[in-house]
Amino acid sequence: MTTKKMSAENETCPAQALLKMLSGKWKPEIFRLATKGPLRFSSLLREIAGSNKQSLSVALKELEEAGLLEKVIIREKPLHIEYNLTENGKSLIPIFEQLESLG
Amino acid sequence: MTTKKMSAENETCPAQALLKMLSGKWKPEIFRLATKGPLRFSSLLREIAGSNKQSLSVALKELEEAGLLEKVIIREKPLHIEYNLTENGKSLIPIFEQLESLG
DNA sequence: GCAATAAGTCAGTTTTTTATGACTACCAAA
DNA sequence: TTTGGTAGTCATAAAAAACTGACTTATTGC
Repeated sequence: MTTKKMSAENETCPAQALLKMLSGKWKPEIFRLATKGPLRFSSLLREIAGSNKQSLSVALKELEEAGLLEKVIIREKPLHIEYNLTENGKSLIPIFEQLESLG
Repeated sequence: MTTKKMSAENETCPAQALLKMLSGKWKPEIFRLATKGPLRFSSLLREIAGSNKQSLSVALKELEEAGLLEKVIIREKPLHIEYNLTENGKSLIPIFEQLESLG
């Protein structure tokens, strides 16, 4: 295979990283719901119309890797997992709300 | 062809439209430069490292269709075209700067 | 052990976005 | 009328993002 270079992440624009964290087909809606309270996978799947397991899984992972969400195992009645906003995630709420009000 | 439905634009999240307007590989950088002054196609191509005609063309068209940029024909020495921020575009500068400062 | 609930993963496919290189259209100057 | 600058388009290809349906893993209740 020819050694072709991959997307060299041209981060010349400071806003780009943040925009990338929140953009995509499902991440804005997931983030918005996360600001309301803890998220569960199965609930998201039910509540977000038109979504699907794979895409939500990928989106949640990206939000987690971006440091906006964290996974918590809840050892209760039916053992399950919660996704919560991290401190970093919470710090984005004000600007996210502005985006909402302008959109 | 089977009548398969296309992306039904699930705009349940108010921030989504705005995020989409500004996201992508080149749009953030183009918008940032536009806040500094009028843009010319050939200059963008030179100044944005790693870019290419087709992608810039698509990005400019999307920014234009989103109502953030407008095309102006300049009848001068070498006749050319300028892209300027619209009033709508200018109204996004504050939030864009916040995105930059947080990124 | 067997079924149910929760939270996914995996392989394969389709759709969207981005990239490449050749080509076009307009105007102006020589 | 040929050349040069500016601003693209077009067909095509490659890469990334999103979708589908089958399958997996872990725990609990019977």
